[in-house]
Amino acid sequence: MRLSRYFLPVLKENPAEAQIVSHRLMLRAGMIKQATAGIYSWLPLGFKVLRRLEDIVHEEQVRAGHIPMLMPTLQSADLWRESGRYDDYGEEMLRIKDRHGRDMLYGPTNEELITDIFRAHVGSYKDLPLTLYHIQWKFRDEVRPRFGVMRGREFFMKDGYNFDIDQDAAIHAYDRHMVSYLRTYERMGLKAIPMRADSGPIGGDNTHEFLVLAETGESEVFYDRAILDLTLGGRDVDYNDAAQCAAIKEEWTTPYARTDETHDSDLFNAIPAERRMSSRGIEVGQIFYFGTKYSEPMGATVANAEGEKVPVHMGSHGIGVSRLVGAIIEASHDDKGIIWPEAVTPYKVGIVNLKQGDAEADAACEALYKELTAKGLEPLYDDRAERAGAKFATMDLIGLPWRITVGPRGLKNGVVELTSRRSGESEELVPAEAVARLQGIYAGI
RNA sequence: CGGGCUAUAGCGCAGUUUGGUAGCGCGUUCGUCUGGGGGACGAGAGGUCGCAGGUUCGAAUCCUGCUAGCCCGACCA
Repeated sequence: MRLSRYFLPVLKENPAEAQIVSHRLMLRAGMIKQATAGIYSWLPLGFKVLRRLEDIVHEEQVRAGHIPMLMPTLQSADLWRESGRYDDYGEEMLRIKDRHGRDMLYGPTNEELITDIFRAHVGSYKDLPLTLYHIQWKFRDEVRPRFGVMRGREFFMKDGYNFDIDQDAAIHAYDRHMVSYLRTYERMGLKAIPMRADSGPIGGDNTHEFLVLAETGESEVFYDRAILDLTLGGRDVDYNDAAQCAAIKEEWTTPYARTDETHDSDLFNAIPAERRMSSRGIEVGQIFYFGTKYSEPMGATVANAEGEKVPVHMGSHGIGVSRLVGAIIEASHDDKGIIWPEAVTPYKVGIVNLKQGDAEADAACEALYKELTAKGLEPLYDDRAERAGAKFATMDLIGLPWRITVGPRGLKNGVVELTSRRSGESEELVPAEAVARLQGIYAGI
């Protein structure tokens, strides 16, 4: 993309409405624009990141054997009356009437809808296990939306639902989600810690929240430092192997890690003092096993091997995709702007032409642009007639992890500069080497 | 929902106390110079002063009502 042809309304000054760093940076980098309290338009750059995260979530869900679908945003109140949650959910549910006066709602979650789909079409244990998920906009009418997309009213979320014949099978599904979520966050360049959680209004006993450590997090968290050293790395996971999934869950849930809701100071103080950590965290996902809480009242049953109808065991699992955009920025920025991890960056590399209009600089940039594009290293080429400082400032703000700087000075020696946004370190390379270097960097991502 | 605050050009703000028909910085447009970290000079464009009503010869400014947004708290993927 050529910046002169793009839509990137960056702001030089901090908007008054934004208090926390990710909100400020998303506004300044031209990623979002507030439509009304807690509701945002996603401008091209922000949309690109959002889509990128969505893609990663999809890939990891499919890898775990889960099946994508799409349910609507608007739902009929009838199903929610069946589950009993129409009254329980309270003011956070946005309730609407259609022209016939029928009660509708903008879905804050989809347990009822998915259960309705399940009971209509699945009748036998032979159809299990089944895990369906979708990534869709949700709405919760927060009393006080804030922090930009981190706590908006409208948000984009992956929610998945597993259906299993018994508790053991459902726990396997729970563990599978645990592992797939760990992989998902790791791919995004995030350290997200599973913490024992409170089940809240959704209900159920077995639940973990995934938290990204950040000063601006809404929850206070306590954990054993040992958990920070855990990594899935390139581990080959067989999601059908219940024992392997359980072992990984065990590995990640053995070190103490809890939010203030479930914190137990006796257990915490049993950890060696030097490993006792407390900080703040942003919740970016949660997994639940809730048994037959919905299947029983809503009659979602299957015939077991003996021919008896039994309610299915279910769980639900969510990843806050739009919130993750903010969380990643909270965890990865400096005073100049955002620093995108390679896996989620909107463009893989920025090209800065230091002297737009200079025949050699222009030609070198054009050649690089074509070459990078051909190699799938999607570049953002700043071809505006701006001065160097302005171009650097824009690149730093929007946070592309790599920058190639092209100017007459370097071109005299046939070189361009490849700079890491994170470390600030630069290297002078001939253009072909710079491209090769980037290919290497992005090869495994 | 309790408490506090704000609303003036695309963004950040001054002007409101003491009423006289709106200003600064950034951005933006044009031109010239410049060209390795938000450059300089010159010339422009851009505002129903959140909305409605009232007081007044006259309202951004005073009064009443409303709306929207922000902050703290409670709450929360």
